[in-house]
Amino acid sequence: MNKVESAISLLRSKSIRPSIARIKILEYLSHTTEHPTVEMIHTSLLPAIPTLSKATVYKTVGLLVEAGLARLLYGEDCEAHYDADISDHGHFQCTRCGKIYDFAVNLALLETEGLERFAVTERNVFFRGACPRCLSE
Amino acid sequence: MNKVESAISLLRSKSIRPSIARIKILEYLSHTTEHPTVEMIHTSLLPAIPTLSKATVYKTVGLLVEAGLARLLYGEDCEAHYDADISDHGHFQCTRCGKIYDFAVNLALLETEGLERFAVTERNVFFRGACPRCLSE
DNA sequence: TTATTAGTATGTACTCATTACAATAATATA
DNA sequence: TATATTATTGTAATGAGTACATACTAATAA
Ligand SMILES: [Mn+2]
Ligand SMILES: [Mn+2]
Ligand SMILES: [Zn+2]
Ligand SMILES: [Zn+2]
Repeated sequence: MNKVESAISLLRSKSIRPSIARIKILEYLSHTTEHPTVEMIHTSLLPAIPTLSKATVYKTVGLLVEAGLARLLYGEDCEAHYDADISDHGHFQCTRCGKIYDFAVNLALLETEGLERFAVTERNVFFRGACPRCLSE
Repeated sequence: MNKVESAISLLRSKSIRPSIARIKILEYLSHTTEHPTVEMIHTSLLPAIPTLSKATVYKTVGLLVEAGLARLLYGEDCEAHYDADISDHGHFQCTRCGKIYDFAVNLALLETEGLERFAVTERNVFFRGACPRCLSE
């Protein structure tokens, strides 16, 4: 199964009609580690889909998050970043360059207390600091 | 040492001149579990300080965060929430009512991989889901 | 005390991400 | 085909946050 088919079947599995915009946006999210913003997604796809509007990007990423095909992160700048990697992993944002990095984290080992009567649907681990690249400058 | 003295000495310890606005804002943050936004802080303190402007609240909470006297959380709505409890603890935001709750978490047990060359200065654990109150409706 | 200065607070205008909405285009169904 | 439904677009509005110039306050010096 190639990239496009994979995106299409993912969308179909969530009963989302696989339009060009949706396929391309999901594909783009699936093949980047950048955790892009709406602005970045729009800019990146505009050459391929010249008619793509930001409104569509906003709507589509909202749809993907709601369907569980992507996750939403808020960075330092209070801008929404999107990530098609929905597996358990932590995020590190560099306070100097703003880049968001993935890291492995064992959430199963995390002991919490006080959430007995809560229905937890989403677990985020978000670290901040300086990345190696910025540290070496 | 009473509330006011405590806020004053906290500010002094960070070389921040304890003006009325700063004392009241820090005090308010220290005695609420609400994780208020700038809007909420401003509304709550306006009766006591009728001349308090939002610009001052923005500036002051920024100052407090920079000094390490408060922490900044981004909720679902991409609005900044402030918390004077700077001890290690996790946050849970209810996706229905928007309320942010504290919970105990043992961050020391959290195993991470891939951050060896990063300088981590801030660790956040952020969960989402439904709170007991919303679940019982 | 008054004058000078630095630090603090205020109001306003602005930026910009996000949302709302109505109009248009595309797609599915009959 | 015609008709209904869904998707996309452009634009206007919203609202959090920032920038900045002005006004105010408090500390220090003369
Ligand atoms: Mn990620
Ligand atoms: Mn808290
Ligand atoms: Zn960096
Ligand atoms: Zn709730």
